[in-house]
Amino acid sequence: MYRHLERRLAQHIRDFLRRSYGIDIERIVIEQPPNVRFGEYALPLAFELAKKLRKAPRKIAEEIVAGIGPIQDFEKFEVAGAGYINARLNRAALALAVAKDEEPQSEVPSGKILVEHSSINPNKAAHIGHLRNAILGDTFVRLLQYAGRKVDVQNYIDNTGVQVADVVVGFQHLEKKSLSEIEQLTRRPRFDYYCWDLYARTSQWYEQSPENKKIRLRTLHELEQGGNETAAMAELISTAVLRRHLETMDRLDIEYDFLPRESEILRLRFWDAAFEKLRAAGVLYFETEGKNKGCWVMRRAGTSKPLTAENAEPNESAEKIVSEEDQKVIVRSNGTVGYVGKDIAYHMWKFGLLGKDFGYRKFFIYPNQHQCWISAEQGERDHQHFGDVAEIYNVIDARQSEAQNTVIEALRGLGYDEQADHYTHFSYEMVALTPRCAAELGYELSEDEKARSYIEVSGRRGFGVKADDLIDKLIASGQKEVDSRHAELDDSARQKISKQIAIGALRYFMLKYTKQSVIAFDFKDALSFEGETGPYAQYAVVRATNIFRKGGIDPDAFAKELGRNISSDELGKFLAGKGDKDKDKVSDADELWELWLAASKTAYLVDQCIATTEPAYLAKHVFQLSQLFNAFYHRHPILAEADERRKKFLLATAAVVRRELIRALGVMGIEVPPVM
RNA sequence: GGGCGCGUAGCUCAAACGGAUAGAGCAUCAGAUUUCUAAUCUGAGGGUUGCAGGUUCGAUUCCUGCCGCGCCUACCA
Repeated sequence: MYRHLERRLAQHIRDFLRRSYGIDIERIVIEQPPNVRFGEYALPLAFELAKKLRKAPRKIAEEIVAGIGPIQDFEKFEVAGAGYINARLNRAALALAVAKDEEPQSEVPSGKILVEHSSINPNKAAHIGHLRNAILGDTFVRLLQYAGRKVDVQNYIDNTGVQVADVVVGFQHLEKKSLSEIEQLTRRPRFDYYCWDLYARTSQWYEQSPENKKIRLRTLHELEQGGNETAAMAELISTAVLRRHLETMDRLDIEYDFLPRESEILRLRFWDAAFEKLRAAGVLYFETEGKNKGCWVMRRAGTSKPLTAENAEPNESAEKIVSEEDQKVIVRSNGTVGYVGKDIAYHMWKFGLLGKDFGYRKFFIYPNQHQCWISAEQGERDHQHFGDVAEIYNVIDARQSEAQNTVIEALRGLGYDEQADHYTHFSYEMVALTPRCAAELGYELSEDEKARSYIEVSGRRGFGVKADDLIDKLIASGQKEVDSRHAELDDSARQKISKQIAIGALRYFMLKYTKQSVIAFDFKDALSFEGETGPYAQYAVVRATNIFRKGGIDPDAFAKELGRNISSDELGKFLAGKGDKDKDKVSDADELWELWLAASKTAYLVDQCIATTEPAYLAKHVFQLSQLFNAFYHRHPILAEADERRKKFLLATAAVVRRELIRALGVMGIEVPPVM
């Protein structure tokens, strides 16, 4: 509702300005006052107009307030400070709409969105960095779906790179395993853990002698060639590890629709199709001199444009102007294509611009019967089709932003500006370990590393916290709490609750930091169930649920019927501020109003998260709402309330907050246990 | 060297578009429960927002310079 009223206000102001001043302002800035005493919306409009109209801001604000006229569901407008215009809502009207759960639909663009996230190399266990990626990505998918968008979820699998070759080398040369022995090992419960250690050991082994490094190169060639035992091993290992990753993510309720693999991008020759177009468009050109001699190169993204309509010298060509270090090699002098090239082709496919498609094969069925597909050279006849989308979001950490920008530049170079504009690199910072955490895990640190505030994880060193280990720890620690509080419940019920709490804690933890902040991981913070955590919010809901359970009332139905139980006038009285006296003090009614107002903001927050690709706003909102509720809960013993009318009002307050908390937590992928 | 980002309380982080008194959690200290279970609540202390300028009615936010830190900058993927 809050969002809807804000739009109504903006539209009205726009019309008013045009009518009264002949001024057109496309974007009316509307802020939220720091305190409900100032009203629900604040407009710094007069400051902006002061220059144009050559009048004092305060004077303009007074004029606007005097002339603006009534707006439905708004009570009044006031001038505050040096020229703010504060808008006050009709509290009862908003409360009634919130209680009835009326949220006017906004227009939803019809195009399909592709969100790609996770993309874990299938050569070792997933770690906490991958958890951040998957949780951000999955939450963003839920945000889009909540807003009514159609979304395909993809997880890109790089199954042909050196990392996979490294594990194959480990099995062949360090472990001396045969194909069938490896096949046995893949059936073990945590095969990805086995690979984690082996990958780290193999990386060390390379350092021991140049001979070993030669083996690595030879293996990589065999892998690229295909049709041999090495390639078969790689296929076996990467597929087994991939299955493990899907299981790990499924523990967090994260699912995928399609798994495109690099092996198919290679074998179906996506690059060949892309190459022709890139060359024809002049995006790609052949370098004949210098260190990149013999390569097909592109101008590096972010470097100043050498040739544009304005500055182009007619007789000069692009390659003369781009300096060596501004070149990005796309095709090596030996004719093989690098990773960025494959990515360009892949993204042309995403937008339906390549003229080629994957084969599709069924791969994994989730316990809820959701089908996950995988790419194949020769797919099944009946299959779902992916790609051809209107917008894409790639959840990839900030370290890859240059590569991402290069892909976008390539699309622009091909003339696909529309698509380039709808290509979003959903960039986030990495998860690193605090030195204390690294020491706890038994890693040897240099003096240099000990002094830092965080240390980057490294799969190559086997340095990091594995995703499943963290989830296990969280569940165990949740279980301890649940066992001590709910001895009356049976084992399976307690286990289920422990799991919900663990996932709530983990997902909230990964979402509460803003994207650009490096998470310095520490078990103490991650395992906390108190303060600004997921369980704190879950607990607020459980408390609300308990009230209704004890009272024998269905909370959602109760909220919807509020209008029949309490008149609008009465509701207004319960929510009315004290007016002019006690201006400095927040009244009891104001505090209740704050709760209702916060509860009305779910759709508003979802929009904001999508527009800024920042799920942390929703996490903050959930925490704030929980905090307000817990204070409310403590202050008002609802079931003991003697005044029947007031009791109904307080019950409705709890019901509405509970409903919105469950909703917002759901968007974050967090379930709420029945008891805690 | 170049590109991107960061620097806010003891620690970990907030502060959308420049706005009203820079806020939370943790930790520390002091309190609260015969009640809808305290995974909770109330309160206290803790800040020259890295430094110096500039733009503005107004700067944690924008611009410039400096200091410190991280990431990227491969014919690896």
